[in-house]
Amino acid sequence: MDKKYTIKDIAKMAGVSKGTVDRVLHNRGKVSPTALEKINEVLNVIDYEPNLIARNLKNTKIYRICVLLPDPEIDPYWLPCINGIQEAMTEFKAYSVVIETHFFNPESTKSFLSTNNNIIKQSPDAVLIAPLFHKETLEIVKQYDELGIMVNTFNNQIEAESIKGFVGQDLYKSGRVAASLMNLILTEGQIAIIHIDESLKNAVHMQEKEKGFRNYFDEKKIAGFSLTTLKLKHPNVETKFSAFLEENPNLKGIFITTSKAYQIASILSPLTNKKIALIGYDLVEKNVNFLNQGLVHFLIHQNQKRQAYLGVSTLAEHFIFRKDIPETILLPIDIINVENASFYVS
Amino acid sequence: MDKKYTIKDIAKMAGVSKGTVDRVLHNRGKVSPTALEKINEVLNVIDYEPNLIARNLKNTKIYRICVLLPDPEIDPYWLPCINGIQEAMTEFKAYSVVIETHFFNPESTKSFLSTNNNIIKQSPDAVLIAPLFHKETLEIVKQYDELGIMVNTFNNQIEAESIKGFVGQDLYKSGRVAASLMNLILTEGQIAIIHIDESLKNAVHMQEKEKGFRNYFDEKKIAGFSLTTLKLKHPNVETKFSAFLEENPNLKGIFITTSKAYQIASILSPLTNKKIALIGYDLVEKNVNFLNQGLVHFLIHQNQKRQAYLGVSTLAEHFIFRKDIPETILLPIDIINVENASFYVS
DNA sequence: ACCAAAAATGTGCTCGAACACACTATATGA
DNA sequence: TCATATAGTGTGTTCGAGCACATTTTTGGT
Repeated sequence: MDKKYTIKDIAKMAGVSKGTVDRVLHNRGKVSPTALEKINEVLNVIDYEPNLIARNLKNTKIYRICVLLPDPEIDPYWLPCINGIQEAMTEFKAYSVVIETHFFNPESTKSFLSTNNNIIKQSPDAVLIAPLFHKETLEIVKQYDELGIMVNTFNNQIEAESIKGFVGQDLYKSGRVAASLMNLILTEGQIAIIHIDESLKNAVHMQEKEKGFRNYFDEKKIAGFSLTTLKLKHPNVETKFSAFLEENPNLKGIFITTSKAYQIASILSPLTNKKIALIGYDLVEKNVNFLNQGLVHFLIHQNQKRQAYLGVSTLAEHFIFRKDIPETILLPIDIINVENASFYVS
Repeated sequence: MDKKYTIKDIAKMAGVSKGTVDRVLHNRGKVSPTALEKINEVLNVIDYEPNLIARNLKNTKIYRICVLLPDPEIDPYWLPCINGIQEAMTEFKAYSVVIETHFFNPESTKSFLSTNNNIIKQSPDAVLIAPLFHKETLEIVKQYDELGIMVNTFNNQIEAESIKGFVGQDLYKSGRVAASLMNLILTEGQIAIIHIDESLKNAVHMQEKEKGFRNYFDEKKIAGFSLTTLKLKHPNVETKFSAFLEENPNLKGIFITTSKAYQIASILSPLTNKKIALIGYDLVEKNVNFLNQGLVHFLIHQNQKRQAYLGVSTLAEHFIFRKDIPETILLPIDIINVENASFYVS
């Protein structure tokens, strides 16, 4: 009995017109108690689900969703997001949803703010932002809120009242996953946690990963490990890291909290006498190359493509199908080694 | 310029009526060369995409998709499939697509065939089958072909002309993934490859995994490993495995090619003096329990939920949106340990 | 009891594709 | 030359929700 009931069916059953049924369904008022009761009686018996196709056919409003994304030309980490957004675009192009991507320079808060101003000029119905800069994000989120523009975030979690949803990963747990893998490769020795980031913009991001990583070893109470944290900034990565290597000749493992593992791997590459376990993040091309060469042992996949896809698709489905936007979507922490990498590169 | 053109727009531009445009778009004939040319001229200039919503609104045909699934009560391996199918059902209920699931006893070819007959009686437009039995599958696929019913498969790959699509995993590669993980836990020693399966129904399935597993060690040319294959059948699993353990006191690792790793784990559980690396398949509850206890080291996720979801959704989208059904969809081989398991259990 | 205002209800059109059907031209044969 | 095919066109209806607007009924005040 999964017959599809229409408003007309309900009207006939309740002995009223479809207009009245419509008013009841949408609480538009102007309905007598008698009619209300009759219609409710019918609604209680049958299981009415409005036909979403018909609803959207009439809808002439075009929903505009803007995505605020760091320029993938500057940081290729964001490249897969383009594919995810593209996928959402083709999926929703049948409906009246327009998705626009705006790039900003991930090293410049100014660029972040000015690109946001451009977006506001487009007066979108919703935005999906990669909130790299904490303070600035709070500012613009406030602005969007005042303009009644819905805000969804991904990649970074930022606490703000008016942010409707977040798509990302549990970074603390992903640090633990990295640690568990490291603990599998090594049974003891010195491990370095390296943060490589040109501008230290997403410091919280990396700290969460470090916390999780350290917590794993603390919890296990394994004696033989010692953990050291190292922060490297462009353009001193190579010199500082080489110095660190000399000072710590017994280094056994490295955990890189950003997608820049390839920078470390390329320095270690010529040092064939050293055997250092390397665990990093993200399937950017250079990382995968070193994974295939055996220099990088594991990569943790942050699934940016799907993050971006879900970020916009939840918004689109909110407008089209009136679905709720999930407050938090935590994607799985995919463990990648040389054997299964090919299935994840998009 | 992403203006949405309608048939009416085209008609106006070509100076004909929408009926004529419609005949051109659908090659229904009865169009003069003059009109054809005028319309084609317009079609070449603009980028017409029919509005899928409007198209589906009119479509009164109800598409029926039947899923042939092993009874999850008999083998809980299939339980997540129900969720995947459910997900597809809610996604497509707005459109006129009906999805029905039919269970068969995975230990009985008779049940497989008779359930198929029940499905044929429903005269569906397409079926998604888990083709556990090779010979029988070929038979019924032929039957479906003659009846013009589209066939999609998942879980097992079976070669047949008239099978439209397959969703699954590269089992050979998944064996390699398991081996790479085993090679990380162990540096040498004896490893057992165990096939546990009540009826040996999906022998090919397990052999592919074994091949990949062995190939990894062969390729690496690591001297210190010796691999043994063991086939266990209900109800002799415990006795035969215990005997095997006694005969092979130096066993260091076990790779279980089915979702029954928990059976081995529960036997090893009381033997606290033994330290054996365990790698198995699938996040069934009992496996995850042993993963959390530390007795199972890795599980490989076969993602049945998504397999089933994609199996039906590609069919549904074929009918609704006229999308092509991908010949093969290979899902990623997810590596699961105790740290990231919680993100995968559905 | 009557009228105006307000409340309640019903009707009809729209969205775009698809297709049935009605209609107009042109051609063919008697 | 007229009737009748037939090729070529255009018109109109349908799908279901949503909403504007027309219409009917009720209410309240004189």
